[in-house]
Amino acid sequence: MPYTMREVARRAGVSLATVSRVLNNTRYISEETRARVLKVVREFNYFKNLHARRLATGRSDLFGLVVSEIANPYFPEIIRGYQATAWNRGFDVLLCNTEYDRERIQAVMRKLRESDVRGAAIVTSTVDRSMVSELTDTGIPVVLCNADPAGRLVSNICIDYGPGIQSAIQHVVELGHRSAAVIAGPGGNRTAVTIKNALVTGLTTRGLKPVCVLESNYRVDAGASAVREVLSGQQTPTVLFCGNDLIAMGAMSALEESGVRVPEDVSVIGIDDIFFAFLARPPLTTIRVPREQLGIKAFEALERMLKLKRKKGANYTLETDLVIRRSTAPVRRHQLKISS
Amino acid sequence: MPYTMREVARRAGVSLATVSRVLNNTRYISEETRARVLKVVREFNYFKNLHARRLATGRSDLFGLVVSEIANPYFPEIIRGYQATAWNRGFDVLLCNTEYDRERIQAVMRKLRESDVRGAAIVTSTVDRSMVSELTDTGIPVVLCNADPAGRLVSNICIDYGPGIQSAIQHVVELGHRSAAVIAGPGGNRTAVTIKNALVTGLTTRGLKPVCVLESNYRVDAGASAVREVLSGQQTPTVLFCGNDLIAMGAMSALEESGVRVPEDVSVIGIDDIFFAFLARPPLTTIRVPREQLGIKAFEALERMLKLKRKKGANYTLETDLVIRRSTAPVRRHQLKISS
DNA sequence: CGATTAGCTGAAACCGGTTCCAGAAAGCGG
DNA sequence: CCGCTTTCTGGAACCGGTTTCAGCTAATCG
Repeated sequence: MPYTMREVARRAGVSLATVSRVLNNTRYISEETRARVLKVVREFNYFKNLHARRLATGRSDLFGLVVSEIANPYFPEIIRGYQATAWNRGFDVLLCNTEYDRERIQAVMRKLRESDVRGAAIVTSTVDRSMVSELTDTGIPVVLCNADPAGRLVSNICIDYGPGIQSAIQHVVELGHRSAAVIAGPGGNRTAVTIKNALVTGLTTRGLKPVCVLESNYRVDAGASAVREVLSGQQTPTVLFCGNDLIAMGAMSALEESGVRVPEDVSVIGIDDIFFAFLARPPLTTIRVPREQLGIKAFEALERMLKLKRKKGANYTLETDLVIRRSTAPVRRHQLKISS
Repeated sequence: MPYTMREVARRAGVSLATVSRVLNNTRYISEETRARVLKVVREFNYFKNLHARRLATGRSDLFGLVVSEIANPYFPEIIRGYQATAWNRGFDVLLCNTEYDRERIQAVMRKLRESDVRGAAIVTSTVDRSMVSELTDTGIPVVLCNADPAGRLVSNICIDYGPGIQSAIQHVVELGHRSAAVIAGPGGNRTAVTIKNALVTGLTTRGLKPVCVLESNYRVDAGASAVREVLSGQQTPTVLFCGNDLIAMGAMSALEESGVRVPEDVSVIGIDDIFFAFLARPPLTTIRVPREQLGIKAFEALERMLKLKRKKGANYTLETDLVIRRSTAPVRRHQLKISS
């Protein structure tokens, strides 16, 4: 039972409206009244009720952020970038996770609408265009990732994997590799498919047509089991491109357990450059995605749409680059023999 | 400009109150009316405004969760446990991060009050008892970690590091280690101090009095620099106890870079069992803290306090245990010689 | 058959703020 | 000294729901 504005007003001997004006720094308040009100506010340790405020103003100072799973190390930097930018501008963030579940996505969209968010950034590919119409239909601007094209009320932040992938391929070519394999992310995932295609065509045009292309989910254990499949194939590749760092780390574990050394026998390259990539053994060579930047840009994209009369969305691009660590090395001289 | 309840009512030819009752499943609504209202609701794709609802009911269906930093891998599982439990009960969670900043903590406390949360779990040691009085003074129940004793409106979840530490010491004794060092967390942190003391006294009573006890922040790089200090000491230990897994992983990197092999030359033990512990090279032996459980328990503790008339808090305990992986091994035979 | 009760619905007060509008007091130019 | 503007304050409507209270109809009971 906190104090209400009414009580503050009564105690300070002024009207409700005056208190509101003092607290919001609206013009036309005498220094004396202001002081008297503020004194009572401090005395009561009074704060405005956010819900009442939101209802009264009709604006919610809330922005939504949708990720698939908090425990996934891809997201923390995005969240931080987004949240920090929002706080700086005086806004709050409503964080939602889909848990990769369809029903849950529905629930999240509803939650965002109910909460009357001003806009929402959806940085997981588990949500596609069709699912956000519930938001845009109500006039809530949305920003997605890797989901061209932009349109009314929907902006798009495109991560351009091209530069990173080109550098990576260049890198392994220079190391003398002639035989590659790809363990991509799940086939149902927009971003994963984009990456896979970029990887395969990139490798092919450089004469490194992959000896095998696998799909996997984004979990570590999946990376491991995919590796076993790769190793059981006809040709064992000398370099392994993985759809993300988690797969790569799982792959490295599995390789090591099979007696294959990284990078002496097989080089491994990941994507994302998650926090733990540099702590992996060996430290992982990976294609860096500027995720904190992504969070910041996502928020700014929403702000921009809100300012525009026509609410027209835009396309933004984020460049990737290659971070060379120690999971890649010159190709080994002799054919790998697996001990089993 | 979403539809309001008023418009739904008008369209369905019923009163405002009736719509509310249909949507809340209150008694005394004829099937026919209910159907008519629901039809309009679907047609309009209508949802209640959460802020209005919260204001009207005076209850906020919101619970706060305060962590220090989202990017810290200690927290994800806690968040997930807490959030999942809250969702299951029909509640929302407001996630706040302190960023280790004093002013920011103030701001967070204020935010929690303004948002009228029903309760708040504070799972970072950067916030101490005195800072939560702002919440408890307003009648908001709070649960803390490792901050005895409980009291009115404040419960406490105590992580009992004892069992885990005992097992860990037992483990290294069995491996033949006779010389240990400790790299603890920051001296200003309740939990870090608790752990350090438990570690030092535990080791001492087993005749393994640490040759050196360092403090460090919880970051990876700090673990690395602490290691250099350990190595430069008179006696180099054969086993290294670290205040958390991040320190341990930083330490392992630094050790390897100095040409010291883990676990052949030095064994390393962490605390927490974060997600990446098993992916470290070598996989990290660590004292597991049941963090998802912690999140769940924290929420339940709040629920319990809210039910009680006297709002009396309680103490809860969470046990730890040892997870043996490959960063610990029998003590080496010969004195380690550092190549530098 | 009249009175009571159960089932259903609407009017209106209320939650805690914001903001429009009007009015009072003070300052100023003519 | 009058009228106009500027500065300051209060009253009241409003945001979008929930909930109390009362009223009306049809069913049940004595």
